[in-house]
Amino acid sequence: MTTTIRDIARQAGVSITTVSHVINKTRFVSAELCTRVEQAIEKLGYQPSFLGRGLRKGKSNTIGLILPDYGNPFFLRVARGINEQVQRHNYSLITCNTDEDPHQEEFYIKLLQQQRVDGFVIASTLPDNNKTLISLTNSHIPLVLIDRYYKKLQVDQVFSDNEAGTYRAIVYLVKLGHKAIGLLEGIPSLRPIKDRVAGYRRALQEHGIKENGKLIAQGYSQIEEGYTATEYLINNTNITAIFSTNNMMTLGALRYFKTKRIKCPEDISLIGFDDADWTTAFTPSLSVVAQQAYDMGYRASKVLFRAIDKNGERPKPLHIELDTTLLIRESTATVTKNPTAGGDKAEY
Amino acid sequence: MTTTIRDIARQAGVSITTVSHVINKTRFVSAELCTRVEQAIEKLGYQPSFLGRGLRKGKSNTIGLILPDYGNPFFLRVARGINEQVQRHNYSLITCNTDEDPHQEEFYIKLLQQQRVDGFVIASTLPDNNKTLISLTNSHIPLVLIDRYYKKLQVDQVFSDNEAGTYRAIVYLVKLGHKAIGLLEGIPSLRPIKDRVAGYRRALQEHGIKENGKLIAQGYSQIEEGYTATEYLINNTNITAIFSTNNMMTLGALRYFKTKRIKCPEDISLIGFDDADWTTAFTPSLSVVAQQAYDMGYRASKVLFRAIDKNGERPKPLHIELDTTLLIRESTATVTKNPTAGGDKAEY
DNA sequence: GTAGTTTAAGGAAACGTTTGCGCAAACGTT
DNA sequence: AACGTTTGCGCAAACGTTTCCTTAAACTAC
Repeated sequence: MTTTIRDIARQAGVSITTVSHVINKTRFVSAELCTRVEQAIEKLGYQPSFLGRGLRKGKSNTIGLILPDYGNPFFLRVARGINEQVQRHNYSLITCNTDEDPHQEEFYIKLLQQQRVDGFVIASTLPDNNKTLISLTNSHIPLVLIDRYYKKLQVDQVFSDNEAGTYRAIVYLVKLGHKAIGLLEGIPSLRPIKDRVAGYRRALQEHGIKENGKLIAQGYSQIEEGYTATEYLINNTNITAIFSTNNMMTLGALRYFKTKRIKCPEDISLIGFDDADWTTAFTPSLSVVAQQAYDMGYRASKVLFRAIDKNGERPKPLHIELDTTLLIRESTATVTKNPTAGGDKAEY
Repeated sequence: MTTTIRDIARQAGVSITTVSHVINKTRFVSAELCTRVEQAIEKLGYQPSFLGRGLRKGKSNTIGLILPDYGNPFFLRVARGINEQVQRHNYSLITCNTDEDPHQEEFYIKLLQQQRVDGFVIASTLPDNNKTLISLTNSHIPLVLIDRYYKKLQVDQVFSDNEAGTYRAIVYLVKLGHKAIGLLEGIPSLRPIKDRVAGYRRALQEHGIKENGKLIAQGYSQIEEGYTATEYLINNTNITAIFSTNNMMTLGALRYFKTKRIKCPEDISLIGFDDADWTTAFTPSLSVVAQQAYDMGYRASKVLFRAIDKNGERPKPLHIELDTTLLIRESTATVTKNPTAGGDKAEY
């Protein structure tokens, strides 16, 4: 069917050993045989099989990437960062999307194990006591966790400083005069969301603002959820600003603003998490806490290949925390008027 | 190292043949041996190697997806559609991003061939006389081309009716009273762009509007290019509407509008190609020609697996053309005033 | 000229599966 | 009781590589 190394050997009149060595430059072969082999390869259009090679060498030249939501541009940028390294190493990247479903994730982990990927990069939605995750951690195969930090796990990890990023953003809002700041909370079980909420809390606390649980509206990190959460906040509290912990929910908030003709930033200020292509095209352009998405992927894959290359050794796991930057654009302004929204009046 | 089928056989006290048959349910095995094998698998945490299996069966359980730009949400939706089928078949998907670079694409095709993928889905940026593409076409390995139609190639293809979709949009603008309609043209060598331009031309022609080449501004299908192309159109022509042939360029136009405080649709109407998450959150919400992105992927992968399953046979290639729908939202309005933009006044 | 050493290249095993073939035991038929 | 058929399972080859080991030839040194 497809041409194999044996065909090349026959065509070039050499042994398959020699062909292999020519291809991989793994030992000296005389100039003449070299050219004979190369010509044969060219003539027959031979492509070495990664299956055969992989079986023999015990590696597949493939790494597995598991993402929770590749509708989210953040993860796309991460993927780009990873891809840079992957391509440089002549590896292939298998990307899987779990839609934040733990079962999907376990399914994919198993699938990729069967594919004998040489390494994993995972933005996991699994809890830190998950059996599959732990056993993967303990297996010999290199693994880098990204975006979602697991304190307890002894694995390489790359993630953003979500707490500090959020803290800065909230402080900024406070300095603008906002006292009732709503929070769009994404999937609450996720570490980054927890940290962002923590940053929000700390900022309020340190600036003498009593926290009010009613100002925190949950949603499942999707557009629709952002919409309804915003609706809830605006109808039931007297907030003057909203901080969104998640890309997609930010879009939901904007959609709500638009539908109800709420002016941003005049009526409500808004800061989102994660930058995206459209944030500067919006009116108002969006103030956001930007993550180093590409870098997260890039550094994760660097670390991964380091682990792959030093096969066997197990240096101390790296925990890399990336800074975020607060990008002030047009969606944030000083408080101009007293809030007029109805509903529950909280005391501040 | 990792546990193999042999370990299971030993543990269960059976032959590896039996283990294999139990795993694949490929011939009858007595209940007792079945459970013994299953228990052994459970106990040792065995995962069959796709490398071994692939080598033996001559297939990798993997399909390759090559996309030109996965910063573009359109292709992401396509990928989701493909993924549905891939997962259902217990396959893995290797996704590659070429950034519209033909060399990258050839590189990836070769890489995936080495990976012995069982099928390709490609949104190609290669010309139809490209050697690699043609040889891939002629090889035995199933291939479905998407998004970009190649008349000459005898391969399964799934794509949108770009001409008709654009035609409808332009006619709609004309009916609103627009006569000077600018076009943001993406990469002009691409089939879909050509077809969209053709639809634009036909619409104008059929409605008695002389075409003016100056109203067509090219760009490389990225945001910045959309920005400068829009800038050009507005400074040098007296257009009252813009049709953008591309997602990313649409964002560029919006960014320009925003920067220069151009009101949409009052000053300029705008219709984009492809829908996206943010189109309805914008003010104004965006009128677009929407493609069936998910379906494109879904149907492409259906066709692909059909070809994979009927190994060998070569039925007549399918050319599936998907309808587009014109979504009228807020960014389009009737012409209210005479254009005031300066520069070159074209005659119509 | 002989023995030791280097050099260039080939033989064959191994990686982890699947599967055609074969075999012994159990069964059915007369 | 003899014979053919079915049933349940194992042996071993094969898939396409890489790599250890071997070998034959060509040197080198005396």
